[in-house]
Amino acid sequence: MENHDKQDLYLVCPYVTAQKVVAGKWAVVVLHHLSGGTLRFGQLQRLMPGLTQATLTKQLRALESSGLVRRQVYPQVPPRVEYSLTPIGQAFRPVLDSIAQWGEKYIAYMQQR
Amino acid sequence: MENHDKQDLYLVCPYVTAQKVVAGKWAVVVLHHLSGGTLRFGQLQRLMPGLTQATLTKQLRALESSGLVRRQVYPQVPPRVEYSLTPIGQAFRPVLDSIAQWGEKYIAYMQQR
DNA sequence: CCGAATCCTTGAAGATACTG
DNA sequence: CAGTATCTTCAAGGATTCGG
Repeated sequence: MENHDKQDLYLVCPYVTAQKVVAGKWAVVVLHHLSGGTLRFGQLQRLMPGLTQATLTKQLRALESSGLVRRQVYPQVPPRVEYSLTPIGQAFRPVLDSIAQWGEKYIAYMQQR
Repeated sequence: MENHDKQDLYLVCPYVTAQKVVAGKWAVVVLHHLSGGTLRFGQLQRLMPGLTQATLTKQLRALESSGLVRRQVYPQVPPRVEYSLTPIGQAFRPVLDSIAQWGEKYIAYMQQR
């Protein structure tokens, strides 16, 4: 997910770019929760039962390296790590909102069949 | 991608729902192109060099079974197959728009570093 | 022209166990 | 508390070939 030559459309087509960033299965859910404000690792985990620590860590690292999430470590015992959205991560909120709206519509539409 | 029990959040959390529908690597790009109007298979393919026939077919079938895309076959020789957005597929346009806007922002942001 | 049918490779996702 | 470190699995993505 790091190496991009001229052949792929990363950093050319915005849809491809977004696809890559949000590719992770839990990416949008994480971004949604973080759009409500800074959260600790454990808080995020409790908000999303269904993924393991390892999976959540990987997803957060991916979002961090994409530049959407900031990871702040407080050198304490016990450890304390806080996650929050960067400015470009905050800019993703309109996408989250429209996804939520469409998702509701889609759920309703699917249930009435 | 068909079987959903109560344990996953499909048809519960709109973000998870959207994630599943748009999971395919080319899903949003296809939806984007179709949002401009009906297109034949070959036209779609020409718009997206970089994926093979087989891959495009699979992606289109996935979107069709999700209910976002309609597939219309004209029994001719040579064959003619047209793809278009269903109503719920049309409803996805706001998401596409916000994705495009954010994607542009992200690309600009990444290039200036 | 628009696929279907195979086979293959890759890597994301998760389960599990251990640690500063 | 917030991770690492492995191992396994499973299906998406793609290459290739064939067909109506």
